Order: sequence, then structure tokens, then C-alpha cells
Amino acid sequence: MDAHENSLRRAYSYEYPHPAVTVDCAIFGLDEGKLKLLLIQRDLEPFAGAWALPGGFVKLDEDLETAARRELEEETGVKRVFIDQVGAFGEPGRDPRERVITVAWWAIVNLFEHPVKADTDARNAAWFAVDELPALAFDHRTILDAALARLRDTIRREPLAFEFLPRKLTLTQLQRFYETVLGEAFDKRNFRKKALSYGILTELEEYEVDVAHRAARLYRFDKTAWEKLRKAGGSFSI
Amino acid sequence: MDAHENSLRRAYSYEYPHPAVTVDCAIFGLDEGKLKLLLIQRDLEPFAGAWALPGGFVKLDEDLETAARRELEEETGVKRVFIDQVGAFGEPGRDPRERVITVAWWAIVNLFEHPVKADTDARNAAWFAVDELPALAFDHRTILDAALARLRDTIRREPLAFEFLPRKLTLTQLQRFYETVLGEAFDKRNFRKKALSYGILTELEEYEVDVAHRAARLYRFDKTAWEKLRKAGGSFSI
DNA sequence: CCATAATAGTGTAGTATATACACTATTATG
DNA sequence: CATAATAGTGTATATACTACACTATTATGG
Repeated sequence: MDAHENSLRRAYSYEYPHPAVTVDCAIFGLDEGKLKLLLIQRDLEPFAGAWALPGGFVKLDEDLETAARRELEEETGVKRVFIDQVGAFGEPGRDPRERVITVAWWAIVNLFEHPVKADTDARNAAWFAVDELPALAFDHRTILDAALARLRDTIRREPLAFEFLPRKLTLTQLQRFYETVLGEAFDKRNFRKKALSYGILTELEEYEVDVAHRAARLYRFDKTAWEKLRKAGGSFSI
Repeated sequence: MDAHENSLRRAYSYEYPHPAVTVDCAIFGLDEGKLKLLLIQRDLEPFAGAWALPGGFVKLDEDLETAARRELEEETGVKRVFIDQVGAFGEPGRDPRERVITVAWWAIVNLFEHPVKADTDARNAAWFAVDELPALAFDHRTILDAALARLRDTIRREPLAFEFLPRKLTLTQLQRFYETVLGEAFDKRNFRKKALSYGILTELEEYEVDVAHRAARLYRFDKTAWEKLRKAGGSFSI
């Protein structure tokens, strides 16, 4: 077979049997100071009983991101959250039944607003700490590792924390978020200095309520300031 | 349709018609101090006459990376070069004929060692400067923009320049490489200081030959030192 | 052989950024 | 009113980044 025959220059793809295409989602959440991952337990072969990333087939008229969002919403009830593509995984043997190419996505959702819609509708779902995961089905361990690397890289350079945290937040909440996701501790004074240095946090004249200690000042993420900064070639990095 | 019906928990995918899956390659090269992109001109509809990224169908028993390497080799004759995935692109209307999901890859090849195997085997191929591209077929402009961003981001953080440059290289060659790919100029002294600061370049007792001016010292990329540095948690950044 | 053209090679001062580090302030509770 | 719990603050040092200009070497051509 020469170059031409496998080319899109051919008008149709008769002689190319098509693989199945799925989306899989690495859905992260924060809970008890730990970064957790939502998994579902398979009840059918292959890998019956094993835990897997939630996922499913892409419909023929459905965008890849739409498919991923549908899966995400089915599993967690979360809409309109930030999601990002990890990439495509398609080793021929990754699903023993047939050729399946999967497009993986990652998202981070708020476990307080969306408390484990897991264990509903008869399928067994649960949150696991990312450093205490069970063996995963298919090549999901590989996918997860890539998703985790992407999450950590992205979260450092984009102000996505504010998509996840409440609109009015304390600097300590922000610090905890980064510490949990990145798995490392930051110095309090240095963290605050840096977080405020970008000018994208507005200091409010409001404070925490109902806390059994000195109330912390609240801040609001200033999206306009961030867009202005970005347009001016500025960047963000924690 | 509820969550279950679109889930991989089903053993088979009967009721899900499969999309076609292709790979497309953004193949970059350096020539005359410019970053160039290899394009092929389509001779069939849709987009007959338009320029497009080289690509083709993924075979049912073929890994995604293998398919991308096959395309790359068909177009340029280059084997064993570094390639990296950009991601999957799959908007339902991106190919007017049928649903086609494409997995995009980028690579950078040496135009001196592989001088435009373009224009062979009857298909029209050519290198274009990335800042003077013609209109591209399908959504290839979107794919290219993503590939270019990925190339520039990756090249700054990984010592891939040495995959591209000769084994024995001068610091000026290295600097030109980065300037061409990133499209910005660097200060000579600062660049050299930084490049040497990682300890991954071995100073050789050899110099350029056959140059009509003072001969530059040659250096060799020390892969072992780089792996040691990386293991120690170190990083690289130009 | 000497002037020219072309590129190699080198150091320092100033600025900005990152790090390390410990105490006082406020509030609810018992 | 003592305690527990967290908020909030500054400075000194080290490291990294930036800006900047001249001398060295070699081939070539008159």
C-alpha cells in the first residue's frame, strides 16, 4: 500500500473499517484536604469488578467536548464547569473486545456543592484519594497519570482555582486549594504576596462569618483585570 | 436515553455507528531562518485545490502514534524523529462527507538532511513559512494553531533542540534554532550563560571547519547528565 | 601583507523575583 | 479570663533575569 491509498485524498473511506470512539473523564474533587478521583465499578466483562474512569461512546452527531460534558453531568450532576482535553489514547489492544480509541478529559468539581452523586442509579461509584487508587481497568492508569500531570501543569498557569472556589473566598482557602491539588505546602506569607501581586483579586470589605476564631477577609476574583493582564502579555503562576 | 445506555458498561457497541478516525501531522522544519510547515495540496473535493496538513486513516490494527509516524515518513522520508500528540479534533461538521475524528501530531524535521521530499509521487507538497500560510482545508487552521502553541511550549521546557540539530553543535546554532522556532531574538551572552547553566552541554576540544571567520567551539548534548538532572527534580527552560 | 568582513567569545552592574523565617491580632468557647 | 484556633504582617538574603559593548580569530581580496 503506498502513500495515496491511506490518504484523505480519497473521497471516501470504504476500505477503512472504523474504530469505536469513546470519551473518558478524569473527574477530580477536593475532600478532607485530599485530591480525589471519581471512579465507577464495572459490572460486566472485561475487567468486571474493576474500577474505571467514567466514560462512554461518542454519538455520531456529538462534539467530543459535548460527549465529555454529558458523561461528567451524568456522573456528578455538574454542568458548566471547566473541562480540558488530555488527549487521545488508542493502542489496538487497550480494549480486548474491539478497537476503541478514547479521548480523555479532565475536570475538577466541587465536592461540597455536588456531594457524591456517586452510588446513585444502581451503578457503583466512589471517590478515591489519588495516592490510594485501586487497580484500574483498561489503560486507565496511563490515562489518569497523563490527566493528573495536565491538571497540575494547567492549574499553576491558569487561574482556574476560581472556577472551583466560591465567588467570595479567603486567601487561606486559595492556598489550601493549591496545596491539595499540587501535593506540596506553601509558605503563608510568600503565597499571599504572590497571589495578590497579579492584581486579579479584589479586596472586599467583608469577612467570614460563623467561625470560631478571627474571621478572614474575603476576596473576589476580578475576571476583567485578569483579561486585561492577559491581553497585555502578562501571565499567572503559582 | 439514560446514563447506562451510553456507557461502556455495555459489552458491545452495536447501536453506536463508528466515526472515521484519522491522524493529521503538523510537520515543521527550519529553512533560511524561518519556521516552515509542510502542506499538501488536495486534488479531490471537498476543498479541492486547498492546502492541508498531511494525514490519513488510522488502520484498525495500528497504534495512533504508529499511524502518525507512517504519515510523516510517507511525506518526508523521516524516521525515528520525536513526535508528540496535540490532541483530538472532532467537531461533527469538520469533514462534510462523514463524521471524521482526527488525532493531530506535531514533529520537527531537519530540512537539510531531508530536503523537501515534497513534490514527489505526483502529489503536490510544499513548505510554507508559518507566518505566510495559505488558507487551509477543513479545520486545519485550528489544528495548526494548537500544534504551533504546543511546539513552542514544549521546545522551551524540553531539550528537543538536540534531536533536531547535529550531534556536535555550536552555541550559535542552538540560539538560532530557538530564535527561529519561537520567533523572538535572544541576547547572545545571556543565552549562552543560560544554555550552559544546566550542565547538559559538554564542551569539546573541537571547532567548526571551513568557515570564513573565527571557528566556533563545538558542544555535545550530554543525555546522561540531562537524565540525572531530571531525576533530581531539575528542569530545563529557555 | 594589510584592511575588511564575518562571526566567536567574554563580564558586570542593576533589577526583579523567590525564599526563609516568627510573632502579634482577633474571636468564639468553656 | 484562659485557651484554642486561625488571620495577618515584614525583612533580609539569595537567586535569576536583563541590559549592554568590546576584543579575538580567521579567511578573503586588493
